[in-house]
Amino acid sequence: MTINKELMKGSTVILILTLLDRKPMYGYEMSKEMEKSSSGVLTLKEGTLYPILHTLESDGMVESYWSSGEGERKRKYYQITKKGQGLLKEKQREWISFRTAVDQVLGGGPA
Amino acid sequence: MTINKELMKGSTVILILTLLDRKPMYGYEMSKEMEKSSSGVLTLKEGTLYPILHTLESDGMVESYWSSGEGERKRKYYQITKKGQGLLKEKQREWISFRTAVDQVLGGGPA
DNA sequence: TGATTATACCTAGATATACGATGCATCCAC
DNA sequence: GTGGATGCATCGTATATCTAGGTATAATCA
Repeated sequence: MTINKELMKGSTVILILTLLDRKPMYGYEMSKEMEKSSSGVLTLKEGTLYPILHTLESDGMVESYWSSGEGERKRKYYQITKKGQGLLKEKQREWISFRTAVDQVLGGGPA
Repeated sequence: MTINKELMKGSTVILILTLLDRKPMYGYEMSKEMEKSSSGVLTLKEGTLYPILHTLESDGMVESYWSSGEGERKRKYYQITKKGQGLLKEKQREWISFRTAVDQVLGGGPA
């Protein structure tokens, strides 16, 4: 089951920051992890992911470095910064507020 | 408090249909009611609302009629159709699924 | 009476965002 | 050595929403 993509808008950033708040990850990994973490409901396409990562990096929300493990294939890891954690907290509050409001309207019942 | 507008995308249709599922309403009324129903968190701008209503109408999800009360100002009322109620049910399921998935990712904790 | 405000409808253009398509390179299994 | 999975990335397109504006009527108040 895949969600109407429009619903995803506005929530991708918080989802990405949440993944990175657990541990540094590389893009491809994040894409797979998102699907796993959400039981296959949410997908994070690469065409969506990379532009957002680059924006977050230029805004100082995440930092990146290339992996240097010997014999390993090169991977670009992203990790969240202090500033990014602040943004995450803010977005978490926003999500709760939004979710609550929608549920409130949906559950309002006949007037 | 106003929500990041991007979060709204994808959920406006379900919110509009929900309001109309309670009773027929006119545009301006819906705009005000949305704010009230969500405790001021969600706003439904007219520039957003009317195009959506027109689309829903041409898709047979809602029907409209002009009010004819004597001495009353003219208002265009919208009411939900059977087909619209079907769409609403579908979108409700979708919302639950989406909300659950996001909460699941956010609440995942450190890996 | 005249001016201001709230109500009530609507459209056009700008903007934002996600996705599909695509490209390139590396690594592993057969 | 070929194919498929991995891994990074960009570009064009589609679509939803907002800002800003336009029109008109009713109510309120000086």
